[in-house]
Amino acid sequence: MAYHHGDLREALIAAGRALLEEKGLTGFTLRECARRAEVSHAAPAHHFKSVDDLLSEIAVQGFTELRAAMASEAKRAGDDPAARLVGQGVGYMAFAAAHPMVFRLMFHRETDRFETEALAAAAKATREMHFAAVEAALPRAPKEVKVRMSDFAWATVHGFITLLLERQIGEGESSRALKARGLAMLADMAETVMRAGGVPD
Amino acid sequence: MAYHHGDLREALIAAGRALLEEKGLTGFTLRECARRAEVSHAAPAHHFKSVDDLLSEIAVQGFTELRAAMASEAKRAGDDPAARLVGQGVGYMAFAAAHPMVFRLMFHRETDRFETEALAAAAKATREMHFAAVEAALPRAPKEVKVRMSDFAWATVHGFITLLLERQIGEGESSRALKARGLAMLADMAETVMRAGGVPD
DNA sequence: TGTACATCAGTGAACGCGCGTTCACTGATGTAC
DNA sequence: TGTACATCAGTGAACGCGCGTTCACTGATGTAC
Repeated sequence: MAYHHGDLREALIAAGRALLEEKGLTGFTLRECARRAEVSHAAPAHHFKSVDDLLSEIAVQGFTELRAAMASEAKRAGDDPAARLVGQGVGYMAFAAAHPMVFRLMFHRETDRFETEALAAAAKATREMHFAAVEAALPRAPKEVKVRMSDFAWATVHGFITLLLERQIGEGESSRALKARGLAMLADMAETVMRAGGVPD
Repeated sequence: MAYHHGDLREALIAAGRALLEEKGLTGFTLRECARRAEVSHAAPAHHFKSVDDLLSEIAVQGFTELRAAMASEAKRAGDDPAARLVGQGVGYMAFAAAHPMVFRLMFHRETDRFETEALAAAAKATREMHFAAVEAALPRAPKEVKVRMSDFAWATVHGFITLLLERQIGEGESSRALKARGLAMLADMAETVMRAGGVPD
């Protein structure tokens, strides 16, 4: 092993994500990240100002991956706006299921411990991506309806995957069955959204 | 002040809740709870086996209050099943908004740190209360549809209030406007649920 | 009502631990000429 | 291609801190008679 690590910064982020998934935020320490990256506990100081700085970076990276997952599934869904909305939801849930603790970290913002400009921007970009998909589905609806439907769609998806990951929903069901139910729920959601655009109100 | 506290157990729970709301789970310590209850740091040992034991008790108490809030608003809503479903949602959101960190704690279960039988039972009782309200709204629907609609309704409510508390939704809106939007969303949700009972499928 | 005694719920000192952060250091790397 | 030197990214020791938990203790409370 070289004296200089090569890319310790990325290695620490990877180690931090693994630690977070195993122990949660309460068990997250800089020293354990260093241990996992096989480096002295003082080394991280050259790359991150503090523990919170590392956590913030992990969350930013998480948002980037979340957007990629949403975009990828929306693309697979083709051109139909309703199908694309469902696709975004599928990508969202897939990311959350694959990285539940990072996902949770990303939406833990009340204590401003690790809030940074970059993190706020990453969250905002994700919100805007979702809103754009709703706008595409409701081109003629007034802004207020778009906002309402956008939040409704997001709440549905976010609530479902959150409750699933916290084991409040789907007790004793196979993951196959749960996926099917997730899709059914996304379809209900999309139907409600589309209806908001069809009715003159 | 008496040498014996009177009801230190309840005082520690109250202090713990306040601490949790201020500092979050990461900042939660038994010694700080003791300090806030104006008692030596060794005193809590006579009432709780460990920090996690206290946290578990706080979560159990939270579920009890959550059910009370849901029942109270459902009662106010009268006899119409759809209105009662909306009422439950109102109570749910009101509790979450009043005690955001306790609410979050209640749904943080992945690390089994403070999972106990009492806590599992408290969560289950809440789920059953919600499911009963959906059953009342869809008396003739097959079980599968009831489950699907129950989870859909819960996900909607849970997701909306969670995103609101994490400041992902409602940026710059007044709390009055947000309450109105929460109600509108509950109405959309109830409409979708009722439709599932009306259509033969 | 009084007394003896058991039990209970506190205290305060002490323990060992892992943490974040700082520091002087040193070996590796990159650059100017 | 060599050499001198600046910069960079690590090391390991040390610091002070607050934590959970344990312990012998003691004052308050409750009970038997």
